[in-house]
Amino acid sequence: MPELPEVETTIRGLKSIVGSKIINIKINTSKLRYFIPKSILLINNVRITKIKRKGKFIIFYLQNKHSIVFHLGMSGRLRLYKKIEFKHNKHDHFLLKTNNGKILIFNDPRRFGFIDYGLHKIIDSRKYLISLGIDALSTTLSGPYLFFKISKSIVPIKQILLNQTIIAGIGNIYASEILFNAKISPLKRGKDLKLYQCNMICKSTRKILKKAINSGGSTLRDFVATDGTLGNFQNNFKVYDREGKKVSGKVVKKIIQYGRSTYFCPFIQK
DNA sequence: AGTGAGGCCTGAAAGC
DNA sequence: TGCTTTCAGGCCTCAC
Repeated sequence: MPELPEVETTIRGLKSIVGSKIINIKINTSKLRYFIPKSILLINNVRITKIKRKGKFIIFYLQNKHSIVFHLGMSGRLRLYKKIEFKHNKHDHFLLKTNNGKILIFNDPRRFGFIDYGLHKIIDSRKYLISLGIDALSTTLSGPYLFFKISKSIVPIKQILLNQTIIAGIGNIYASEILFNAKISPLKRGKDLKLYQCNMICKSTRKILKKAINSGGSTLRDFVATDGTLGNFQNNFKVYDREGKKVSGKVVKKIIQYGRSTYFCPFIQK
């Protein structure tokens, strides 16, 4: 589910707890993708100073010099309830109460997501964060950067876009949509791309992701914002999940690359 | 070092 | 209808 636009939508929905204090934490399932550090239960009356996104990671910065990290995996979501409206659901693995009457829930049926906790400097040095490439929405993402990074790679560009150590935030859906927008074949190897094509990819990345954020993300199976509202961007997909349908009068094709589905239009994308 | 397959999980949808 | 199979938006580990 959650790629950059869905994570960004989630973050924006968490504004109301920035500045509030965490007064209680409960773990229902300690083993997600990894075990949740037990020390997180020691948090008591600690203020959340800011909430940020890095690639697909959500980071809570706390006043006690610690951070909480959420990764939503494939099926994870963060929901924010008013205390009086909260009722427990299946797969609610983690619960966080704030002093302004909110309850934050981490719900994840497949448990591919994870939650981490530790001192800022420990978290900042986690491999999953330090290995991240330039954020897909960063103004420093540029054609020359991408060109330099992939100029020797035999990996097809679709797979390169999924590599979080090169560009952080793109997932399987938006990779297809971005390449369609850039009119570049997902099969094209990194080393065969010209600089101008890398420029196009970066431009399309910004365009598609921003548009998706403005639509509240995409809801395929189960993405919802923190307040439960659905995303809309799936209605704007040009190729994703549209095998056999037409885009600009040409048929969309589905192929499997590295075990993941890729959608594209061979007539438009070269 | 770079590449590509396999595996972690559950649930919805498709197939029989 | 109900059981079985397939597939899913992520990413790490391991063999080559």
